[in-house]
Amino acid sequence: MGNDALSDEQLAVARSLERVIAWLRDSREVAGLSASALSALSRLQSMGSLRVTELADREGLTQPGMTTLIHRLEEAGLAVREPDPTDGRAVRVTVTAAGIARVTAHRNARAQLIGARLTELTAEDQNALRAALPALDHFAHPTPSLQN
Amino acid sequence: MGNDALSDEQLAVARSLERVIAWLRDSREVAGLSASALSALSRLQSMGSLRVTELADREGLTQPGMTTLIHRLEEAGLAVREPDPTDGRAVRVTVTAAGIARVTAHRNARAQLIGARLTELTAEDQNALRAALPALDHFAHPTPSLQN
DNA sequence: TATTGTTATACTCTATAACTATA
DNA sequence: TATAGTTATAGAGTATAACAATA
Repeated sequence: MGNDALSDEQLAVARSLERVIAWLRDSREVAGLSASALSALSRLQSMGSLRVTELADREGLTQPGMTTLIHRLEEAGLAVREPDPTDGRAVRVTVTAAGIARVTAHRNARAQLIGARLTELTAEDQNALRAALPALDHFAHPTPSLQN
Repeated sequence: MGNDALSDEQLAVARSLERVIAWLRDSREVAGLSASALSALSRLQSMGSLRVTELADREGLTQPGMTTLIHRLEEAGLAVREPDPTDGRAVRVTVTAAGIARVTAHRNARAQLIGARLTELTAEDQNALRAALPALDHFAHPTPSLQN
């Protein structure tokens, strides 16, 4: 609780990350996928089919919110809903081939954007960035034990 | 154009940044400021008062979109509108003391969040991250010549 | 009765189109 | 007529509350 003092380093890292985010925000719609659609499709791709509630929990959406998102994905042909054979109440959601293609396109578009910037960096800065990737990854994976 | 091949490094950097963004997204509402409100207020703070169109252009919003955003900021007491003395059609927007305080609170809240993660890093990773800040900053400032 | 999912409804954010007032 | 800004309206995205179907 009482940890109020902020070091210059903390502020510098915070500012840097904020700026990078603001920049990447402009490339959000590169492949016509909203942030939540991209995230949900990516998860379905890596984890296979999931039930609506499972997906909602992992994506940090409510059940109705996820129902709506899935509806949009279905309309766009990026995901499909199927009844769960083991539980008459449940619905399993699966990403389609078109969905996988879209996610891949989006990732590549962003990587292109980032790649273009990378080539502008000095070799020294490129090395520094590479060396910092584990540190950056730590921000996304709070505690090194739990993942999903 | 033909630059289609993506190196492993580009993909790794892209993935890392995506993950950090997803993580920071959860801290968006820390001080009750939307991303665009935070951005607009920050700009007003650093550049002084601006006209609606200037602010809209710089923030990448349409004029009506900016009018609406300013209206919300005004209702919250974070910004004020005043007629431009030199042009009867124009309106100048200025951030209030409360607005500056809110932006500061938001920044500090995020820095706290980031600071907490920083303390979990090894000294080695902390050094690596510090060394990579110039490289990260480059992503936000495309060409080292133009800024705003 | 508890769980799974949907529908109904509302709120935030932002866009396009149409309008008003000043230059 | 051109420019600055607003109002009117619509759509995306997501929430809470109320409901239906199955366990």
